[in-house]
Amino acid sequence: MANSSPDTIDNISDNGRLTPKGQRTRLSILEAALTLFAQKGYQASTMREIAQAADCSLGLAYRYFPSKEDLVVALYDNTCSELRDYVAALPKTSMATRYTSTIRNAYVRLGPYREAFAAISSVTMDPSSHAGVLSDRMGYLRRQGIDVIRVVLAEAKDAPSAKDLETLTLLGYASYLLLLLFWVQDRTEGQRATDKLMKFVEETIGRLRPLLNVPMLAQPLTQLAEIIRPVFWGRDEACIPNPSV
Amino acid sequence: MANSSPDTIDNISDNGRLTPKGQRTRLSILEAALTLFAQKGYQASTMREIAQAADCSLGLAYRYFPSKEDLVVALYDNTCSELRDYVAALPKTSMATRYTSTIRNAYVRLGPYREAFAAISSVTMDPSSHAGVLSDRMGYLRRQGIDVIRVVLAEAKDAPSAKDLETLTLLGYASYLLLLLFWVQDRTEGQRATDKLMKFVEETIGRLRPLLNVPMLAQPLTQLAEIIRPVFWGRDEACIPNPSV
DNA sequence: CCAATAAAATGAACATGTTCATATTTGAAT
DNA sequence: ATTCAAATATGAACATGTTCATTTTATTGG
Repeated sequence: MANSSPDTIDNISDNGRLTPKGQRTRLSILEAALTLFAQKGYQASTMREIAQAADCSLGLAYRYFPSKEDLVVALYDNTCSELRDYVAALPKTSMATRYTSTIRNAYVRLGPYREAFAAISSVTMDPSSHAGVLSDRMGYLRRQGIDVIRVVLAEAKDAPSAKDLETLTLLGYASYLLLLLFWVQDRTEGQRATDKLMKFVEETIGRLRPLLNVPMLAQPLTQLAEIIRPVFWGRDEACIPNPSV
Repeated sequence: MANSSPDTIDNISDNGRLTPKGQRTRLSILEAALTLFAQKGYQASTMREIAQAADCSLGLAYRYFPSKEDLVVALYDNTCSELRDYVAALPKTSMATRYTSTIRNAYVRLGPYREAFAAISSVTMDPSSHAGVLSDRMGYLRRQGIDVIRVVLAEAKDAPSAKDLETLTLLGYASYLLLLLFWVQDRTEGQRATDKLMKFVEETIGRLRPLLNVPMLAQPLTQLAEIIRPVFWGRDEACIPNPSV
């Protein structure tokens, strides 16, 4: 009874106390789930099917993924990590180009799971779900995503001042979420509307960049960022990871 | 067995073949549900509880509301109708004031059911769900919402030209959805962030309105509207109710 | 090698959204 | 009033996410 180790696995930190065998099993369940999600959508895929496809029992699936939603969280998590690597190798061109390239890359990676992702974008948008993008539990994912955007902007050849950087990073992250939402909703052939939108965004950022020095434009941006910031960060979390900047 | 009438009620059109008694029952179920949602949230309220509170059987609840989600769709529907009335009586002030007043009014109406609304905002964002805002089945709700926004803008004392009106209507409706999304996600005390955002929006619209005549601002807006329009309308639906324009 | 302890794995049981065959009530026509 | 069809109402049964007591397998200390 007196057990020092938890009886449920915290899937947030994969590193945890997972035997190699355990990790293998966990992965096979995740892969089975993503395949099924891509094939028949999130709702239509039952946990029993997933377990069967992963060749394990129903209960075991729940050992590694405390809920169905957590499978989605894992997909999110993977994509985030991959994006970080992509961004690290990104040429130091303009903010506009770096930003849109990064998002386009996310589209490509998530492409095969677009339908699955669409099916779960619902979960992602549910604030009462512990898997919602803005939920406390997903703080680490937000932080990761925001960090990616910050690097995208900070390493550009036309990077803004340190002060503007934090403003643009938050707005850039919010826009990133919205662009994902748009992509998911875009039922035009080959998501052509999203393509056009990305071109528009790239052009617009390029045009607006020089105007950042005009206070009449820069100030409202800062203001907007400060308004939406508390919604992205719980009150206990630091707004800026590096207070030194 | 050979039954010419459908065996499920299309809750979309309340008017339908519903006896006065049926309408009363439907209403009592809806009221019980909304009360429970407001009291203990959407998830925590079971259909059995709702039926019990409405003093009817479980099966009957499903006769009038094919799914739990449809209870919230009904809430959304009601709010839309009420908004239309509200807008009809709105003083002919500026676009900025009329627009933000309308949305603030929606917040007030939905306030008691914020959590319930949050719980289905997910569904609302799910393109694979037949209850998604952008799904074909909800076309009538989109049209209704867009019509409301059009009236808000068209009846303002600083109403734009007919051509700009369609652009601004679509952008205004899209923004309306986003502002609802923000409100739902806003966990600050009393949704203070949303309050601030609305002030910001009102001010910004007011500032930008005179610049509508500057092509360099107006043209990108039109461009943006045309990019997102196909995502809001299925290919079979008319983009503009009045093709004469 | 053997116990003992922890990890991995199982499947039955439960809660709740949903469906359906059936029963009851209502209303109108004869 | 009787009858019949349609509307209204019922609750048992089903599907699926989730939990849990239990069993099996792996690992470690002696």
